[in-house]
Amino acid sequence: MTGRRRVTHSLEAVLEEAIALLDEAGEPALTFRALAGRLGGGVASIYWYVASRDELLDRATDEVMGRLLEGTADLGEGPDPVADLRAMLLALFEEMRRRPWFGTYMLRNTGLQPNSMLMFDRLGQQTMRLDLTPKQRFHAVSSLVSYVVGVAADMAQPPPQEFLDSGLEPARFLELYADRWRALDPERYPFAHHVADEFAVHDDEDVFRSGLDLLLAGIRAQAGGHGS
Amino acid sequence: MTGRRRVTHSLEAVLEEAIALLDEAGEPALTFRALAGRLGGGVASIYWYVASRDELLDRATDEVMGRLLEGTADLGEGPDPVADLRAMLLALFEEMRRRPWFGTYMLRNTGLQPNSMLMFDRLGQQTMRLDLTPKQRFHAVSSLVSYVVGVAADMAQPPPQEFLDSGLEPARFLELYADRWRALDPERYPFAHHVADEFAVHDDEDVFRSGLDLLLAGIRAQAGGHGS
DNA sequence: TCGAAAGATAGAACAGCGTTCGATAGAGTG
DNA sequence: CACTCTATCGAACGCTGTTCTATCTTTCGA
Repeated sequence: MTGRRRVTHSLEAVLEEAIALLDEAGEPALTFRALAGRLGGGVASIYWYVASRDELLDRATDEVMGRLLEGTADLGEGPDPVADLRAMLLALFEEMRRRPWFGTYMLRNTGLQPNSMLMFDRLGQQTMRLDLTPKQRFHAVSSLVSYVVGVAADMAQPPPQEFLDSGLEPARFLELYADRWRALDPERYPFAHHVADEFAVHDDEDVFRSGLDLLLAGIRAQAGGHGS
Repeated sequence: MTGRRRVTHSLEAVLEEAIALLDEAGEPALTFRALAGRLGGGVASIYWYVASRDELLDRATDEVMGRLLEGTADLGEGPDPVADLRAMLLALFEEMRRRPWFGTYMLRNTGLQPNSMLMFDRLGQQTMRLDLTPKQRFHAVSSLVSYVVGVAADMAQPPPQEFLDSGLEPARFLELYADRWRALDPERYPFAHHVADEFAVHDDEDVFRSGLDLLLAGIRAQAGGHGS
């Protein structure tokens, strides 16, 4: 009848709380002490389930990737493999937007991430429905993944401190950033001036989709342009 | 005539030594204490030149980017803007291969990196020679940069510990990695099996070039396919 | 030539981090 | 009851970025 002096954990609970921590305050916020505090236990207990912080991050990202795979399990049976590829990668983008920390650690193929490997494979399976050589397929998927990761890294950048301080809404802050481009020397930075207006109103998803469609168009052309 | 009790530094010397440290042992090796040791002085002295570790990394990357810009200053005047774009991005890739730490911190547009902005602009200037809308140009450059960054993030991954321990040469280790793909369940990972042979002999630069050419082909098509 | 101010260096300490060690509580089993 | 195995946790270690404060060195005007 004496109240529990000790807390009991589980790998699931640890990952759950780790993901929550990452979602709330980003990757640097995931510390063993913060996590232990949330779990109501001691720091060293976490090491029973996980060998290091790196492994914790690996397992957390793979957990998220697993959920994403479940949520998009229906994709991959459409008539147009390129359209399926597009849908999968857009889902990946959406998740990265929801969880900026996810993108950065996604590609760490440490062997401890079976679900990341599975996502890679599912993308590849779509290219197997296209008239390409194995080499072309490998290059295509690698390029798509690299592109996604690059966008992810971009979006994972925390907003600068001045933004957090200003309390401005994102759109307004973007405008302010564009002004900074317009203030640059036009001789040295002609392109910055040329696209400042565009930059001021751009939408991340638009930009992502446009690059993605460039890649997919190239892949489709390689495959002989079958399909729409 | 009394020997100097104090060491004198300079921002140049600090960055020089920081870059050397990064080159030799990667990003985690850049600590204030290691840097101070190399400079033969105290830790706190570095803070006279740099406000934080982040700023140090920013300045180091920007320094490298500056040298890269100098080294490729001749690019941008060729007859084919797409070919110039390609050459610039290949130079960027080469630098990332030489300095894995460079890629990861390249895109941090913190405002403290004028040379990164200049590189961005020089890429954009090439698109201004193409028949595109400003929006298309902005998207094109953004996509290209994202792609480069994604590849960079991939290559910045340190080789796993087992590789360092094994003492195997890279090619042999790649083969060993491919074997691991081949050991996966063929039902679940058909693509991994399909491209395992390709993966075993792949060259990073090949893969990079192939994705890059997909993007550039798409951009050229948007511009109406002028040029070769 | 002096002295004050400015520029630059550095020792020591602080808080926080990942990680390890050793002790120990609790559950299951004979 | 005692023994064993799993799981938990307090305390410490070494490392990190960062700050505080003292002090040396140079500059420059009076």
